[in-house]
Amino acid sequence: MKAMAAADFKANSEASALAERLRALAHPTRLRILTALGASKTCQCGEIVRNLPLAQSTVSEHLRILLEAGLVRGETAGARTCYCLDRNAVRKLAEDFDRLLAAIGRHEVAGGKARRA
Amino acid sequence: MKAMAAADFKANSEASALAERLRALAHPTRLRILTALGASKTCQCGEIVRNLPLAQSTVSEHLRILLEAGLVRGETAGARTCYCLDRNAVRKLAEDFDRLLAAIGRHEVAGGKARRA
DNA sequence: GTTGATAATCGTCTATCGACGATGAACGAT
DNA sequence: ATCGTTCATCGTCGATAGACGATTATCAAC
Repeated sequence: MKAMAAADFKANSEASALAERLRALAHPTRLRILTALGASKTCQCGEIVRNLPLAQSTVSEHLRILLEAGLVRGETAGARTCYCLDRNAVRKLAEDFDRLLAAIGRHEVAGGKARRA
Repeated sequence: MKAMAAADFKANSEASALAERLRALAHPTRLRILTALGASKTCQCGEIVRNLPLAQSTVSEHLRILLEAGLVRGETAGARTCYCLDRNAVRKLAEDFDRLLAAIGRHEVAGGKARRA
């Protein structure tokens, strides 16, 4: 698992990869969409649109961003598209994020593992 | 701990608060700065600047964003400012993030707790 | 084949981001 | 009192984000 924190400081690619996925999450609307997708069978895009004070095109755009971030999968069946959460991707993001925060805060928790890994 | 996911779908303020802090993290440079701050006694701004291919003003701006997000604290002593990680804030962010992801993915892990809380 | 519904895409507009150089403020050293 | 250092702030610039309406494509229903 990498080496030292000093090395992490130099490693740009790793930080970029994580930052990119975080950026997909860092928007209230997208957080709400993810929550909605995780909560129900609400795979329909229109259903999401109906629950948000946003235009259809705007929601579609947010869904595209979540798609490109790999957090959501979409199956287009005819005119309608069914979106669903990629739970593996969400879990992987959670793990990577935890690992980063553990690396950042590892001086407090003492050991080399920290939190949950 | 709130109520149902359907309620979360409606709750904008909560999503906004988390999204705001995530946005502070969602930049490769800021991730690197945080890593550097967590790794060493590198509280000096100039030290960070010297390790990044960016102008001093740019780094200062990133530090300001991290400050406003509450992830970093800065003590100005004379001409130089000593930045250090707010480890409590980092941990709190990690917890909130975990809680969100648990809420999103709770259908897979069965129960109502999930992950680690 | 029309019509209606759904959703992606396009073009546009504004606001914000990210980077920079220049400047200014605060301090230590001489 | 004057430098040199350190850092924040300001103004500028180009690029991107986010929202919207309009348009287009695909399909079901009729």
